[in-house]
Amino acid sequence: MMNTTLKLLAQQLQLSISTVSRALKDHPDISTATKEKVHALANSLDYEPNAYAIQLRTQSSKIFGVIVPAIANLFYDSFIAAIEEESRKNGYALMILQSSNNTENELNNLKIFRQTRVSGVFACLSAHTQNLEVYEKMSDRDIPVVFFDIVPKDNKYTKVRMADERCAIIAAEKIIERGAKHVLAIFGDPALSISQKRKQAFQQFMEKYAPKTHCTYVNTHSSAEAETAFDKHFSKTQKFDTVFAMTDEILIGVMKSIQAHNIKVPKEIGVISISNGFIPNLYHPTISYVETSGFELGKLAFVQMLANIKGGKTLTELTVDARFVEGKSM
Amino acid sequence: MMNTTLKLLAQQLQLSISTVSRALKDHPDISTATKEKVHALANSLDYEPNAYAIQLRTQSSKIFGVIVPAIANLFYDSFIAAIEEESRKNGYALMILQSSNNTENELNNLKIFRQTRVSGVFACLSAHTQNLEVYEKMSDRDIPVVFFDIVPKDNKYTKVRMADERCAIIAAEKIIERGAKHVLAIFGDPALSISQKRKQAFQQFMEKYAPKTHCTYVNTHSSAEAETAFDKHFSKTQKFDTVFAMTDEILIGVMKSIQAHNIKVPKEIGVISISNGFIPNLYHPTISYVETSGFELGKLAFVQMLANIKGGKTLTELTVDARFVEGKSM
DNA sequence: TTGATTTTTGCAAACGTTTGCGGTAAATTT
DNA sequence: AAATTTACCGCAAACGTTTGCAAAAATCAA
Repeated sequence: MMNTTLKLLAQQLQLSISTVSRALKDHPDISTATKEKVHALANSLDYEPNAYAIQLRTQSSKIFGVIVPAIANLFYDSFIAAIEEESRKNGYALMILQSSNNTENELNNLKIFRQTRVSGVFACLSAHTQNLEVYEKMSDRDIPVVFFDIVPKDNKYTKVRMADERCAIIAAEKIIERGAKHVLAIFGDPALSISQKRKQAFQQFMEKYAPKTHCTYVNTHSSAEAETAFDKHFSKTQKFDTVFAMTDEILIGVMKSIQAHNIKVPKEIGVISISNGFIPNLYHPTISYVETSGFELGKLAFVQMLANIKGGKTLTELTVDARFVEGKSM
Repeated sequence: MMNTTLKLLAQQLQLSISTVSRALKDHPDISTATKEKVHALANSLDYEPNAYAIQLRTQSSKIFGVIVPAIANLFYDSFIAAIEEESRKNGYALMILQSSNNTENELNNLKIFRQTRVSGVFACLSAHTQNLEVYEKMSDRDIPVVFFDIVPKDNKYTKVRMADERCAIIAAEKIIERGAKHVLAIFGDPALSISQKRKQAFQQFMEKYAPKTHCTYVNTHSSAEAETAFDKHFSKTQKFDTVFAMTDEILIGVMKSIQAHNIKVPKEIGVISISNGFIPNLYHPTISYVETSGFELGKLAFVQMLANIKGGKTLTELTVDARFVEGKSM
């Protein structure tokens, strides 16, 4: 079935294409009478403007690109949910591509975005992406990029991220409040800046405010690794009274080991993690955690994007603060 | 900065636009020499075809639309991951919109898809969507629709879904194998056809092949409800030796209660669920489950979509089979 | 009535591609 | 040497919009 176009409407109404076009968007030049006629026919014929023709003519697409390492991730899910909501409100649609933490995919995705002439892109760097040339290329084409979560170090980019250090510090505070004596703190991939930041902040804080507390630091790359790490350290003579998990992944490993050994939480061991909240609430007792809300991050990223689009460049790094959510595990 | 276009390349090379266009796509009419020249310049100038112009000219967009109730859902995540992978391989991109189980959003999303002139849409109906007119509108515009997971009853649509009855039956088989005497079977929202199907299949199978086994059937609407339901039924004099959870949500509630009462799995109670596998593996011991792979469903949906695009209409309902994944909970 | 405004409409170019068709020059055949 | 084929290449229209500018129609002032 043919699509209704301006031309078709114009023919049926014995009007010019331009008049129809203007009538449809309430241009003051057009008389009320014709406007009504045009709208009526457009409705009855189910006219829908061809987005591609519009973009070709106006050079702007009303689509945002989003690059995430993985869609199947609770944190990014909530981030996406947030920008999706905002986008809809503002008449934009979203094109979501995943990099699978692979730099090559990341490049391909960016290419698609350029070809689609997206109005902007929200990008979370792949874990080991170093070369940011591609992103320069986007800026060259006047496509604003807002980095989120995993962001480049360079200050010339617009970025929003969680207050990583604050997260770790809040966790440390709570651990100190609890009067912990022996802490096992498990962090993620040591190559990632997020691991480094959190670990450094945590360690510094503990050393400064609770020098007597004995802390053991471990880095792991996966849930399974975290499980065995916890196993190993816990079974030694040296028992821990508190464990800190830097991510959901780590928490999952830790909890498996805890369940396996039927260790009582919080009596025998206190547990605290950094999370968006889904995983900690899967357990009984529920795990206390420092909340990092992908949702809020998304909202923040969106206002940055809009600012970028409207008022030229805004080169700032914004962080969304963290807060402690009390569970029953401490 | 100006975008490189065919025109620009043509000018610089003193060639016609058509020649450049053909050279770029290896048309046999063009000599190797010119092809090389064109490619060289195109590369150095970072030429990227304008997708909108192409779509306007060719009337095909190389974008698929996807409607899911929620992105933040493990099942849909894996579904999306699958079609994303296939799409990439086939030169398509994905536009993902969520309905939040709200019919109005669903309509809006469809509208965006029509405006974007997507090549096809993958749609999962909102829980209570009854009116399928909008989808007819898509077909009118020759945009194929492949329904997945939650699909319309009418047979004139193309649909792929899990073998819901089979899932339930496989679970029942395993429960019988275990020699269960008292089973608590918890299902989801009784208004949803998926709950009805699974429950009916389960019940019939149990009554036929293990009439002596005593089964208690419960419907719940949330994780919390499942938790209290399990609590209530378990604390009665009548103890259960096996519990069946129809969804991840239900399993989560059940497991919280199990942990709270420190019930030993599988010694005191056997646990089995239907899931895509993430949640069951969060626990120790890992939970046995009947796998419903969103990933496989995605793959299947994609071949259906391609078939639809290439060879006209294929009005079939395909189901992906389920399989049992052995955990340590039975 | 006539000229000057104001209101309403239409013309035509442009956005960047693709593609059928026609054209020229070189290569091949007779 | 003429006729035919082959290898390359360009012209121009079309896709559906938007928009500056000109033109026509209606209204007004004198």
